[in-house]
Amino acid sequence: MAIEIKITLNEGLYLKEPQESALGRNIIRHSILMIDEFGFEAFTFKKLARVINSTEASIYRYFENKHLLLLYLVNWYWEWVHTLIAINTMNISDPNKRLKIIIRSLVSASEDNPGVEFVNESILHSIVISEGGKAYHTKDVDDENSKGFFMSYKNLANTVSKVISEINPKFKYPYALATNLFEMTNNHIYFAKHLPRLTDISVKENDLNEVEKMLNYFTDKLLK
Amino acid sequence: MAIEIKITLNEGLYLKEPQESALGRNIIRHSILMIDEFGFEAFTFKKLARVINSTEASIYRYFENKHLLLLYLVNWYWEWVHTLIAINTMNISDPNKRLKIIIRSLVSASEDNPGVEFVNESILHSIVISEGGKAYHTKDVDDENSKGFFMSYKNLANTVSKVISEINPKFKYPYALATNLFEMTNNHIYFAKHLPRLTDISVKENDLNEVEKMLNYFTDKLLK
DNA sequence: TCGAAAGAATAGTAATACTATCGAAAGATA
DNA sequence: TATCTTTCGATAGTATTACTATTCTTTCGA
Repeated sequence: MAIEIKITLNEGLYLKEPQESALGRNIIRHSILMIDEFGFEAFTFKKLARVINSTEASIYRYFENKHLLLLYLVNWYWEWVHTLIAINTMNISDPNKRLKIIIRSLVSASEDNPGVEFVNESILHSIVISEGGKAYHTKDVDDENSKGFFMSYKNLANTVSKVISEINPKFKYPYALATNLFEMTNNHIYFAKHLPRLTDISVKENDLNEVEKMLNYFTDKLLK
Repeated sequence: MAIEIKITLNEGLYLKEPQESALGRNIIRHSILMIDEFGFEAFTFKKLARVINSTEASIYRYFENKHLLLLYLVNWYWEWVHTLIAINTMNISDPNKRLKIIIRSLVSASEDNPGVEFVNESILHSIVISEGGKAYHTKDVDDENSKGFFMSYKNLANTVSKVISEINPKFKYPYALATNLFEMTNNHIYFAKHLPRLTDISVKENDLNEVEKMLNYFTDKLLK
């Protein structure tokens, strides 16, 4: 039984649905690879066009600018994690177990999970770790927020906060704990790799076990 | 008794010490105001030059590029917070009390505290909240880290982690908790303002009391 | 087979992120 | 007082970025 994943994103993020054409899928596939390789600031539509044997103008038919493309990718990521969490917690009634599965999904969603052919989820996670914050740290946050460009992230926060409240209905900060789990996951993977003195954990050869343990330790203590 | 604060920063961050000339201080003063007003991406040396009645080339004599200027400002901020914490916890032996003072300093360092004439610490905090992450989310992290460009932040993390370990020597994640306090502070101030569904607290008229309460609640639970 | 849409090719523009050179002025030194 | 040096303003120039616009060919669906 193969599970088909179809990701649906806010229509304002793109000018033309990239999933529905070979060029569009190529834009997604290679923008992920290139942003990961060169970083978001060095990434340009012109360079991407060269790599996929197309033109700058053609890419502009799909995305208004590179910021919206990043937003598209980041939303994709959170939407995908949300879908996986939904699948993996489907038949589990114990909220404690569900939160553990959520944490595992946040840390290593890309391992052994069904994905989409033209998206390398593991590299996409790298991008979200390194560049994700730039998606919402912009002068246009309020405007973009009103258009629903952060919905995927907010929906996931909502889902996770409900599980938290189920575990401990008296806990006063379910949303803060949820978003903190997201931010902490990605921050500490980044710290372990680049700024190890900012964390206590280490990540050897992409073994994210220590991150997962730390997040479980934090939530257990907080929700007791 | 007036307290004189002198901030010393890594020399690699600038080409010429900006604190020592009127032009240099003008660059600092107005870059803070302009980055806050227009955001980091829209901020350019050309625009800054126009505002301070100088030239692009003159600004380039002080800073290699705008990224290093941001790094300078962010380091300044953490160095300044560190100094305040050192002053305010000086005669306090109880580590629990010291951590509370640290949290208060993180949340509202700029209130009622001595500062530097040409730096608006409150606006500088705004910049660190909105743009701070961009300082270390760059393709050159490793290189910049090796030059000590993140020292101010790491030193503060070190100081705070020691207080945490003093409170509970068995707590396994003192560094992670320290950095988490920093990140959480700034994230949730930002969320409350721009993405309220990502947090449980609210910030009315710059009253950051709820942020402080939340951070105290989290640390208390974690260190018990 | 006709029409519409997709996209390749090309051109062009304003702004950005610099680099380089020159000369005036101001401050320190002898 | 002469001079030496550092500072900085003025000006110019370049490669790249972030777009926009137009035209022409191909393809695909009705």
